[in-house]
Amino acid sequence: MDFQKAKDEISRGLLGKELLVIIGSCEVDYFGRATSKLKLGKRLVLIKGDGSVSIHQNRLVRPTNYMLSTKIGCDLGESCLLIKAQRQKPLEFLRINFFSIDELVRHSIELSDDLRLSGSERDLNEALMQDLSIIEDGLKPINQQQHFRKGICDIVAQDSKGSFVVIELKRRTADFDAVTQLHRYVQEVNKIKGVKTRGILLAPDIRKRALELLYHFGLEFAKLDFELTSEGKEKAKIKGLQKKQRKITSF
Amino acid sequence: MDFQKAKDEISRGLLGKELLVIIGSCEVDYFGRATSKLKLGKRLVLIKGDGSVSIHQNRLVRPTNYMLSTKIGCDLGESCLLIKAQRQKPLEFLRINFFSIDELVRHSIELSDDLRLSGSERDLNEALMQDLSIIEDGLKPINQQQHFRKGICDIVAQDSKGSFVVIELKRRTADFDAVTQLHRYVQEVNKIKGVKTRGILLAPDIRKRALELLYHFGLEFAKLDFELTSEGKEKAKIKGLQKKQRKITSF
DNA sequence: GCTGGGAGAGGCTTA
DNA sequence: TAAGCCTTTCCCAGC
Repeated sequence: MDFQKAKDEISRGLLGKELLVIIGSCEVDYFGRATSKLKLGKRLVLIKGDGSVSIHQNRLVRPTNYMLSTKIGCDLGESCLLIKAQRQKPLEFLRINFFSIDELVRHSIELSDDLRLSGSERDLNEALMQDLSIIEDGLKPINQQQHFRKGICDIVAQDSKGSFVVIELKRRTADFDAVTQLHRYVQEVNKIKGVKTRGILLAPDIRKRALELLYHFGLEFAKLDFELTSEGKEKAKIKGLQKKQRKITSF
Repeated sequence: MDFQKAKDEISRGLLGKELLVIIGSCEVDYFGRATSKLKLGKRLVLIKGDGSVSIHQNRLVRPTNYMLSTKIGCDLGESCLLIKAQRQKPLEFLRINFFSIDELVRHSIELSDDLRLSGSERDLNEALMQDLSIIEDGLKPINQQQHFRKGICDIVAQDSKGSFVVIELKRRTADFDAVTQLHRYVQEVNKIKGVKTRGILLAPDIRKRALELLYHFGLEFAKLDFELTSEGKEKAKIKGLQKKQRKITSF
């Protein structure tokens, strides 16, 4: 495709915040949080109405290069078409040098957010809050203020003996991170309430190392099994509960 | 565009592992690790040679929906074109229902990886290894075996007094995670060497809370300033060093 | 295959 | 704005 025509099309697309798709042979240079250079090759460049740019190869979901909310410019070079993108915070530069353009599609699509009905952590959280007894008999929520909501599910409850219980919910296999997070919340509640607090990590699974750390911290793990329904709702159901003695490890 | 023609084009593209771009009005259903439904709307669908599918709206770099390495099928429905993708592990389903197709581009692009020359952590690591004295006088690397390489830079060194020093390098502002990670490595080395070990966190910055935890663990923080060169090389340079007394906090 | 961990993480919500 | 944290994180390198 003729570069002049391409430039006009791209400029029009940028102006109208249209979706732009460019396929062709290009070189790419990025400088900013890191630096990278892509040698001449065929790629797809996607420019969106919000000024985000991404460069795709013919594999993987993630783009090889990208930039968000940029100022984009398009210029004619010597036998090439130059697309420049820049961002201020952090300071970044992206330069795409097209030596041939095979396809150029410009399409007007609303900028509005794609409404996404999704059965996610929120439903799971709500399902749990409705009945904490699936975790443990006599467990009652006493606090779900914003202040305590620091995770997918950060519930402060009270067990049948009156002890405070912090519950951290993870949708996925719990890792080191999840454990330290829960530990932190327990410490927080400890401090605020002034009494020893229990902590329960609720997840489909937990990694070995994470479990060790959990025991070391004197926390508890409960295996959570939840089902997704296609209607965008979630049902939470506890499959089993593991409660072991605290082990002092060398950690 | 005619659905029958679209189906043929898409089928051909899938067969040839070509890059496919489809723009049109569609509904999207996803069921798997979560569930989501996108109502009828104009979107761009990107299908790559490795079987990855992503659905883009006209904003943000990340796709609203996606699926990796899928089995993809394309069928004619009643006044619609259906694209189905499925994955086994984890079990996931993606269904895209096109009610109109505005653009369809099919393009042959090599599946090979895009070679990316990049100034990254590796150079930074190497720069550091060449001269640890920029961190502290008399610091000498004693171990960089794979066994110890658990972070961007996980160097075990020895200071001028003979003490072991674990150095953890972060390119970005260090957070809670970085601190607990370093702590873990220090504990590891402690265990292996049987002696008290120092730990230095090297990063451009550190969050307040993370710094507190670092002090609590008796670790040290050193502010790192590094420069990127456009040639894909990195120069590492220590701007300043903060070393404070260990503070016992209530953490 | 699972696991640990980085990433130019992106993106969202709340203080 | 900065900080904290989730994500269908993705993706890669080790084991």
